[in-house]
Amino acid sequence: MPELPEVEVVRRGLASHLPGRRVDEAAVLHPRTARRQPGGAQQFADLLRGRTLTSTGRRGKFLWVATDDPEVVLLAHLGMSGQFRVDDPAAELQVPHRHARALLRVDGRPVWFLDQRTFGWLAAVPMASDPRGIAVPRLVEAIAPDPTEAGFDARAVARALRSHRVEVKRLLLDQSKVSGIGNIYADEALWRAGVHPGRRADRLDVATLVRVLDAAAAVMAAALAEGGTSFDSLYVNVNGESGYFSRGLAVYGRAGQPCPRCAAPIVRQSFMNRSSHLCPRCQRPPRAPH
DNA sequence: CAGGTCCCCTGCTGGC
DNA sequence: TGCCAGCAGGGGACCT
Repeated sequence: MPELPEVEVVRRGLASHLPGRRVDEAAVLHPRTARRQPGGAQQFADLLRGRTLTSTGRRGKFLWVATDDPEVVLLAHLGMSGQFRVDDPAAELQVPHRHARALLRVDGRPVWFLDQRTFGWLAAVPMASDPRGIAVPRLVEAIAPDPTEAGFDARAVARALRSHRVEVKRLLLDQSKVSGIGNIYADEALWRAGVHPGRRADRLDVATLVRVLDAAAAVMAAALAEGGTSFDSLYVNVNGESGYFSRGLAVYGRAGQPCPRCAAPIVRQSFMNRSSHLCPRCQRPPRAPH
C-alpha cells in the first residue's frame, strides 16, 4: 500500500470533502471489501446510512471518518491498491470503475472505493481506545502510534524494539510496534540511518534505533510534502492525482544505481518474501548473519 | 508468547 | 503472438 504519507494524502482529501455531509447511501460492491465487518456488507450499509460525517483521523496506514454516532466510524485500510475518489454531484453513478469495491453517496456526491487487488477493506465500527487511552476505532486498538503522532516517543519505542531478537526491518514493518512504515520507507529509513536491514534489533543500541525511527519520520514527512510516493496510477489522492516523491527515494527501486551518499551500486535482496534495497557500503551487514 | 511462513488478489513485465 | 514465472508499496491466519 500506500504507506503513511500516501494514506495521509488520502485522509486530507477526504477531510476537505466529507465533514458536515450526510451519507445518503452506502453499498459494498465486492464481498472481500467488507470482510472485516462483523455483520457483513449489509451491516456496513445499514450503519452508515443517514449518518452525518464529522472529522477524519488516521493512525499509521489506517484512516477513518467519524460520524455523529460514536458507535459508527467509517474505517478504511487501503491494502496494496485501495483508492478513494470523490466525484462531482453530477457524476454518473451508473458506470462504475472496473475496480469499484464500494460506493457511498454523500450529499449527492459519489464517493468510490476502488481497489484492484482487494487487499483493502472498509468497516463501520465503534470508536474505542488503545492501551494508552487514546481514542481510535475498533480494529485499530492494537496498532501502535505512528511517528507523526503527537507524543510519539522514539526512545521508548527504540527500547521496546531492542527486546526482540529479530531483524530490525521486520520490526519496522510490524504495525504493532510502530505503525505507518512499509517496505519503501523502511528501506529508506535504514539507508538514511546507515543500518543494514538484517541487523538484529537486540544487537543495536538505543541511539541507533532512535536514529532509524527519526529517519523514518523524516523521510515520511518529506514524502508527504511532495504529495506522497507513486510509481503508477495505483497511488493517487481522492482527485486521482499522483505524488512525486519517487524521485526523492535513495534506494527503493534503485538496484544497480549509485548510492547518493557513496556511489556504491545499490543492491536488492530478497527478504520476508519481499525485497530490500540497500547500499552495501553504507549499511554493513551483521557479522554473523542471524 | 515470539518468531517465521504462507496465503489472500489482480495485473503487469520480461524471458523464452 | 502466447505463456508463464516473478513481482508489486498490504497484513491476517496459522504453524512451530
